[in-house]
Amino acid sequence: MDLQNSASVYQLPTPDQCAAALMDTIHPIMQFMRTEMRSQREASLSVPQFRVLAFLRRHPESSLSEVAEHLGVTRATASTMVDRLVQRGLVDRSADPEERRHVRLQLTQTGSEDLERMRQATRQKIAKLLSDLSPEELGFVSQGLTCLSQVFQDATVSEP
Amino acid sequence: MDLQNSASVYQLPTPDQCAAALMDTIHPIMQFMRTEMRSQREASLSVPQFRVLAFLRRHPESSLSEVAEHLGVTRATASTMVDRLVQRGLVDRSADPEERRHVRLQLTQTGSEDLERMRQATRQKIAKLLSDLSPEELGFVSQGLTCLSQVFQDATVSEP
DNA sequence: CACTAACAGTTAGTTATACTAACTAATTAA
DNA sequence: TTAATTAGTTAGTATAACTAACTGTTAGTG
Repeated sequence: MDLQNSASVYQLPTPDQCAAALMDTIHPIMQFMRTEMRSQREASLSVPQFRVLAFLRRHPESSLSEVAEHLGVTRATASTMVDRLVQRGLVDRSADPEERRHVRLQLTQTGSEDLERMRQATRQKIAKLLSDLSPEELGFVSQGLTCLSQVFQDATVSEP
Repeated sequence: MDLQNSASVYQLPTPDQCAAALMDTIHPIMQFMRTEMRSQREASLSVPQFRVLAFLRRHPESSLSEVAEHLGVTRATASTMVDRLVQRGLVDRSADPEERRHVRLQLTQTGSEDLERMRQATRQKIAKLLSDLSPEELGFVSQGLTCLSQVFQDATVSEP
């Protein structure tokens, strides 16, 4: 088959082997991202904080519950996290006049800028590491990630 | 090229694109693993706890500093974490008679069993998700992970 | 219409992770 | 032998996460 030609001799992996590889590989990647985000001079963010801001960038005017659901945490946790971001001036929290139970969350100017700086800095650091790979290897990474992305999309939410 | 044949029409990605994909994809995966490990009936473990046990499985008789370095945390953090695992009866901590500054850490019987149960349960849950993929897709995942593993191996440790 | 359900958000209290700083004890180097 | 380095612990702080208990707000039902 083409697959074996294009990547030298290569034994097709079982789902179990892939799972094991994933469990081993994911930690150093997380570690790297965490360290990068924490080490930014100004605007150091934790990974969860980054995720809140990134979600609000893609979904402006979100409610707290929407943030909580996306992060996979309780509303209590999201509330506290958002509170810190509001205090740091990165997020604006206001009452929704339509549904007064809801709060409307959106990035402030600062929040938007800090997020973008962080996103680019982290992406570039990772990209620099990845530039050691050959074009073919980059292709594998890209396609592998696409598959994983599909598989894990809504995997966690499913169980009640 | 073979690459384009074997995966239909596919534009080669830049390192930057791969980095962006990685940043997006890694969170749902982590989420899933965290939820799985936390939801085990008996022997619920956090991800960091799991990593400590997994390291001690591969490196018995390790010192605290070795654990700390592998996890990428300070000795203070490692000390506290190990302390909890000792209290839970999963890890045995004893003085090293050779070097009396060191402590010798190793899994207890319970720790070893709990770890193995957790490893297999989590791996199977992930494998089940991955079994939706075609053999070719599994190949991409596997090879992509291999590349990422190489790249991120010692990426974090480097900076002083 | 009133009363109850359900929903959204917050607060309090607890546990775990992680940090720095300050400390003790042990080993190595000057 | 004193000084410096190394290993580990402890104290104090911040963040993240949970459950449980609470206040409002909206929707449903008799």
